Amino acid sequence: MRKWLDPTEQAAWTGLLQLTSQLRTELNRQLADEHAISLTDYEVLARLSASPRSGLRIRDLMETLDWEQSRLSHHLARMDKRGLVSKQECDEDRRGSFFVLTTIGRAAIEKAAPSHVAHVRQLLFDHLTSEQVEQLAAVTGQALQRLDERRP
Amino acid sequence: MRKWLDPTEQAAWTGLLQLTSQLRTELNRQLADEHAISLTDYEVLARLSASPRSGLRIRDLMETLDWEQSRLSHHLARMDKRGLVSKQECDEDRRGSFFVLTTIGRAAIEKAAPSHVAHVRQLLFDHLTSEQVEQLAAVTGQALQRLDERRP
DNA sequence: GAACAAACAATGATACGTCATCTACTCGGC
DNA sequence: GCCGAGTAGATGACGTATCATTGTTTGTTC
Repeated sequence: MRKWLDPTEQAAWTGLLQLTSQLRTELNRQLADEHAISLTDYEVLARLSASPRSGLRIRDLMETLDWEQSRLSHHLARMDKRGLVSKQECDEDRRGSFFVLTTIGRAAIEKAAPSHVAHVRQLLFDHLTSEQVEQLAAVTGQALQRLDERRP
Repeated sequence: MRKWLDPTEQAAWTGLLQLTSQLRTELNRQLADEHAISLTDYEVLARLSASPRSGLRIRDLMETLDWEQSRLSHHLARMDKRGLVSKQECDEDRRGSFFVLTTIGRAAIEKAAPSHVAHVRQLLFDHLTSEQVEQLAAVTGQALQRLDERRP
């Protein structure tokens, strides 16, 4: 068992962390400046808008976003306060809560999406070959699958 | 110009974000449970311990960590309060502050490092071929370089 | 050497994330 | 029907991240 990471592993590790961090920071700023929402707001709004009734239960959002329940609960409360989403009673299960896009929330995601995607391209994909994109998808997918297998 | 990401790009994008997020979460928990420090604490302590005098200026830490100045200032203040680092006057520049590892801080990083590295291996590198590690290093390195070139 | 712009860092306000805990509801067995 | 175990979500406390602003000190220009 080697003690520390070899240079390539080290480069991969810090590269992974730094790249993601820089991309998140940059995209956050862009969304905040141009659309007054955060990257996490965007992610929530995107899932809601892609869902059949423009709304989802916290439980379902938790899975697709892979967030902690508490984080989601707090975040949705803040988004509700800002008028982006609206909390509804959940018919099938009275414990549940069902969050739907408001008109404002829908307008926000529809306005933000094109420029957001453009930024993602401009910051990342425009600099990579399609082979590299495939490698990235394969490596991250495989690693995530292994991580999932560890879960009880 | 395509409007949204194609499936491979989408997989690469969400893979990148989710993988990093899950790794950070898991490593955070392990460090908190086993060594009562966070991943960000670890990163700071690691830079300090690798530096010549076991200490660095905020300015220098900012560059190697790629953090905002304010974040670093707040974080170092909290670490100081916990006794992990100690703030010193900076001789060369009276505006500056120079943070050094305390005995406690040094003990913490030395105790944490081996198990932390083991966890990084166990969570990520053990599941990848050396070719995949090289791809990851190459892709992230290239993307980061392009991002740097955009900066004023 | 005085004036002023730029660099270094600290601070307060606010938003965010996590943990532990709490309440309300559902479901399965009896 | 009732009870206990488990599930859904909310909440308070605390640590963390970002922004805007401020206080110093440095360096440059005249």
